[in-house]
Amino acid sequence: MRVALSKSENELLKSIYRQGRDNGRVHTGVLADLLGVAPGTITAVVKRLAERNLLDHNPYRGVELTQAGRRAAVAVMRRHRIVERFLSDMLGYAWNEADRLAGSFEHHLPQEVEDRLYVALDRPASCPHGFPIPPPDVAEIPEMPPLYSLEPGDVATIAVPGSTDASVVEFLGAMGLRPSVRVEVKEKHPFDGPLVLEVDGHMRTVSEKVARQIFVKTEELFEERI
Amino acid sequence: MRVALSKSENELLKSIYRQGRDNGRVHTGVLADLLGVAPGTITAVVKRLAERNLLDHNPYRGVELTQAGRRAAVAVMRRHRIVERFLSDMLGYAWNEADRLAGSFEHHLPQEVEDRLYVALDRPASCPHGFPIPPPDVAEIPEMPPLYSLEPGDVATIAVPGSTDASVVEFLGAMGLRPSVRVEVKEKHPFDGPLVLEVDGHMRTVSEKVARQIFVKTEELFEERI
DNA sequence: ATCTCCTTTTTGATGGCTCAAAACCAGGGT
DNA sequence: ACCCTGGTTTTGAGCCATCAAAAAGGAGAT
Ligand SMILES: [Mn+2]
Ligand SMILES: [Mn+2]
Ligand SMILES: [Mn+2]
Ligand SMILES: [Mn+2]
Repeated sequence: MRVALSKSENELLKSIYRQGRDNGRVHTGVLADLLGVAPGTITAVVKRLAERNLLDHNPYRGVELTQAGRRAAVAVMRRHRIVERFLSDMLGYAWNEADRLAGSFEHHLPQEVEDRLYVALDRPASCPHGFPIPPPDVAEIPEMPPLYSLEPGDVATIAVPGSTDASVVEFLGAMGLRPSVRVEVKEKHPFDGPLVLEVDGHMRTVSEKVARQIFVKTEELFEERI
Repeated sequence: MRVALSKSENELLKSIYRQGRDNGRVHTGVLADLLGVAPGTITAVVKRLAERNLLDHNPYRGVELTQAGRRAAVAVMRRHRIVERFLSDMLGYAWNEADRLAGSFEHHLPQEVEDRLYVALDRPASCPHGFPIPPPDVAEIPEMPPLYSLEPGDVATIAVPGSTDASVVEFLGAMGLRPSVRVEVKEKHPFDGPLVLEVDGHMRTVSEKVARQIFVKTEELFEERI
């Protein structure tokens, strides 16, 4: 990995990593949709990344990150989350704005500065959304299951989606579903019904749709990081 | 000025601004040397900037910034100095490292973040080197004469060069010539001889060569900013 | 008025980023 | 087995950044 990866290469790695966690193989089409660019653009970037052995490209049937590719992708996510933390902790941005603003300039931050920033921020364990900041040089980030996958009795810590519009933010705020908040599942209604949660001493009901877009750190995972 | 200027365009504007303060017209050759690129590269960038009416290009005889060009150049310098302040105040970098590290990622910082950073840094009046941070949208920065232009009896505030190697930093430190330090010129030896200064209660002698690379904010300029 | 030399611009390449449209192919349907 | 079709890759194009080398121009010297 001689010369630094470009912005598009970084963003593509990130998307493939996220998309490929369960699937394994990821199709270029979904990446084009995800990143909002033309299909041919993805193919071009994929070729460069394959050249660098960060992924395997099976023409017409998808791509898959190599070990080195996963490491690079996780490094991008780490950097993104550190920059978000900077934006929220030092500049006072709300968590829904941090993601948007980190987006572009994170890719031009020298590694050296990233490292100092991490220390200056007091080695934060998670980004403003509640997602973990991985250690440097690892190839995996612990899986965060959706809130909806929990069962009654389960206790977990909330992580909310990165870029969200104001109305969603307001709704989540009203429910007390802020990053890093502890929740306990009280009831789960059948047939994709809503979830009843205890949040901060209050009983809250959230639809299946919402509960699929919120992610959680379960007790076991929580213990692991102590 | 629809779309944002690129890194090379920004750096070129900055160089032309500095070079053209007295000269007026700046030759592409000196810009090529200054930025360490091939002459043809400058011509290419110059053409784009001329297209945007940020400068006038007189083929074969030089370029000159327009009013809009000077405003853009000063904006670049403002941003650079704010980022330097961030690196020194928030991340603890020494002033000779701040310039180097600001260099690349400053050009990708969203305006919005620059503004917040400025506020978070408590609206600093100068960069870590002692150069003033201009207000937004002005087309000029007050001229900082070299220390060597002062006469015995003059009092001024020091600004030190941005990127300097460790030995120079060490020497200046030993002389007490740190950014924002007050000095009084005691003697000026004839025939380009050295300068004798009072710095922090100590008498210091600096060569003409050094005194030409250090810049000062004189009393009048100092009063202006109060 | 010419010539010569040094500087500047132009040209031709390469590589990144991106798009629209054309060519291509894998897998499902017939 | 064959064909369709929709997704994928290629192609052709434009913009930015940059270089080396060729062409062009300015300005002083003859
Ligand atoms: Mn990004
Ligand atoms: Mn985040
Ligand atoms: Mn710069
Ligand atoms: Mn500075």
